[in-house]
Amino acid sequence: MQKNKNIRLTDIARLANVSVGTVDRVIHNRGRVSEENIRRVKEIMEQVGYRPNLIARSLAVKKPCHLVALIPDFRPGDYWSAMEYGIRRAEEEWESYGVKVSVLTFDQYSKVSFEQAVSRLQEMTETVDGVIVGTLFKEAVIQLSEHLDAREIPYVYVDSDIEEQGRLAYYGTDSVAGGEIGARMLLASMAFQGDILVAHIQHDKGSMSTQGQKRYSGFLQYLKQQGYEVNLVEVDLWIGDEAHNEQVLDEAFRNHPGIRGAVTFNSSCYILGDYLEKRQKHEIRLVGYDLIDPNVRLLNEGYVQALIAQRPELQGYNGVKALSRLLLFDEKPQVVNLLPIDILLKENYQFYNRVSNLLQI
Amino acid sequence: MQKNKNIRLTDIARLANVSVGTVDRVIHNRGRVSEENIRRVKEIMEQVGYRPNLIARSLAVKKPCHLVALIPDFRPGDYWSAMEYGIRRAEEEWESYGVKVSVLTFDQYSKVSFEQAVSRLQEMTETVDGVIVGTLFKEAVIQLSEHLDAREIPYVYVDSDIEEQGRLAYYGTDSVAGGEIGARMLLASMAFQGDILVAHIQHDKGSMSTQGQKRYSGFLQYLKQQGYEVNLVEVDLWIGDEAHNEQVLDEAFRNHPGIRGAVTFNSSCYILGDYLEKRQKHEIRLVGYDLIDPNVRLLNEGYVQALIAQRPELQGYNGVKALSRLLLFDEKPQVVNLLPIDILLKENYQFYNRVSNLLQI
DNA sequence: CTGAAAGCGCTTACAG
DNA sequence: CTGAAAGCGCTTACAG
Repeated sequence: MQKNKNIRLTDIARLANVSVGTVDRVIHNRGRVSEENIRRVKEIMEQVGYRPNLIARSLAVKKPCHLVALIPDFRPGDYWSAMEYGIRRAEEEWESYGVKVSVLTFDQYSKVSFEQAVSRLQEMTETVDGVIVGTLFKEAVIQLSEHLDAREIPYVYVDSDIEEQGRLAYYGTDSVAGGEIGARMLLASMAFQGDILVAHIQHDKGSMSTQGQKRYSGFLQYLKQQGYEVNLVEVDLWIGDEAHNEQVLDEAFRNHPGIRGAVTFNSSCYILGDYLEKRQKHEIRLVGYDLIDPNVRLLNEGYVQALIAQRPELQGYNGVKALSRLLLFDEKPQVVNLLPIDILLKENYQFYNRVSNLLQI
Repeated sequence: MQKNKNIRLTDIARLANVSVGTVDRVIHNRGRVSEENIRRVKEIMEQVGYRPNLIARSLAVKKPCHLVALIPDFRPGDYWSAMEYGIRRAEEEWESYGVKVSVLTFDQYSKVSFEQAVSRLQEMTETVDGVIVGTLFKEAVIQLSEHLDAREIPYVYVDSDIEEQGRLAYYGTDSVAGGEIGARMLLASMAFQGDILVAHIQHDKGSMSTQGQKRYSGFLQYLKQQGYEVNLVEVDLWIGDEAHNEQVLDEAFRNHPGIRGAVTFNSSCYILGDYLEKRQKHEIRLVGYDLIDPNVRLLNEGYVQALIAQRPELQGYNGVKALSRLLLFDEKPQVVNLLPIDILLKENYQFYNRVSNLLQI
């Protein structure tokens, strides 16, 4: 009812006997104001508890805000598709503020492909005001970061953190803890009996993703901490090369009959799960990562005991939000943001999805 | 760069050869426009894919938006405190839009207290534009709902749903499923051996909360489905009356030496857990609900095996957001919104908190 | 039924 | 260093 319940910029201008322009300059430290006036305006803002109306601000500013997301290509229902979903949700919400997001994708198993995406980013004709980057290839991401630092373009990491870089923020899990929790669930379901098959699933042999490496170290750490003496049988599987995978797995299980558990450190645990199903190896306990369709099917049918899940949609959503708020309102987010590591079992997975994790209206 | 990249209301007014006033009337169905003009304006909006600028809209509207949240009183670290946290976070975000939230609390164990809070709500001098209500007392909530329906004040349910009411939306878990998952975790940790103590913790004897009742039915349903023949030992505990509780529990364990598991269907499983700790009953497996400080301590020390958690902060946050978007932008949310039911173990609880679940910047 | 004008609370040139 | 004025895209009386 009261008209001027909350004080406006105009009000404090009047109180300070200056123009709104001057107040604006003080608020944004644009300089060109006398010491005297700076002091007085600041004092009054303090006194009356002035809080700028961000709505009005953003309407007046109207600077375009073009973000680019550099993430692996995706198909419906997979991990990176959920990330994109979150990005698009945030884009919608910030559309009125002039936020626009371009998604540039690469092959998550190919460093070269990532570097090509970086080139595309650098060659964009539109100006780029902020970048969201999936940190699969550590070295290459660091190079990109340095490039962005030099141009003063803010960027956000998602998926896995790389410390000591100038990222505006990181949204994702503590990957090492993710590995520990995977180990915890696997050991519990194996009742601490038997050996473990560790499958590395990839294209470029030998180059595990940043996240995969950290999870593996967390996994080993937990085994050690529990004092669990175990034989780790490591195998390399290749996405899409079923014949190769079957051969490798057959051999592993033949040579190591003590294997009772299996794990893989990226989303593709369904490759192992499908194999177990095909060979009807019901005695092998399997734990994997991420809530993607083929994994969920295996969880539901009992070939996977537990899935350790992140919230990719929240990562993407918050990445866009953080950059938008920085660019539009000059608001800085907390830098390291560790999201929960969800434990999904047959009984509770159905309540987890991109919508429930990101309840936007 | 392009000035008129996105079309404004002004643009479509020009294209339709009418004034902005007319376009506005068409958009909001305010009437007083000729059929001919309605048709033409709509057609053009369609053609050019007009999307209103919500920022500008809300700046122009400036109608105050006063929400009231009716929730149990809370202390730092407990369940309803997280709910309030989410409410306040949303309030902050929507502050510039003129959204204000008053929180009215009541004693969660007293129906009378809830009814008193409802009276306070009805006697408020400020106009109330929307209500968020914690649905602990089903009958009383239904009465309140009818009152609000009659006054056309929109309302949102949190905590537990009551169907067939005119709620704008519900944010919370599927309480029945919550009970099933509790049963699943308890049976697994008991290795399907022994009897179960069911503790009803309350003040008003005999009046379990809506949520508690639903969880209990889900719990029983799971036992049945698993064909688990079990002795359920039911006891009534009273918050704050330690002497009474100890006596009741001592008696129950004495008379039923086969008890190997225990459960309670609200946040207060720490009452049971503290008892188990005091009596050093390490052989009893305990499963409870909600991530509140005393429960977490017991989880960490091994007296509680698992906590089934909801995301109260998200419920409160989304309640405010839904009402705000309805009142300001006339946007309706999905009605039933089932949030995930999180399984918290000693290994992953530390990544769950009001901040990580509600990553706002 | 319709339009012209003022205003929401900020920012942005521009003139001094 | 400072202020007056126009403008962001919409809504809201008001006059016809």
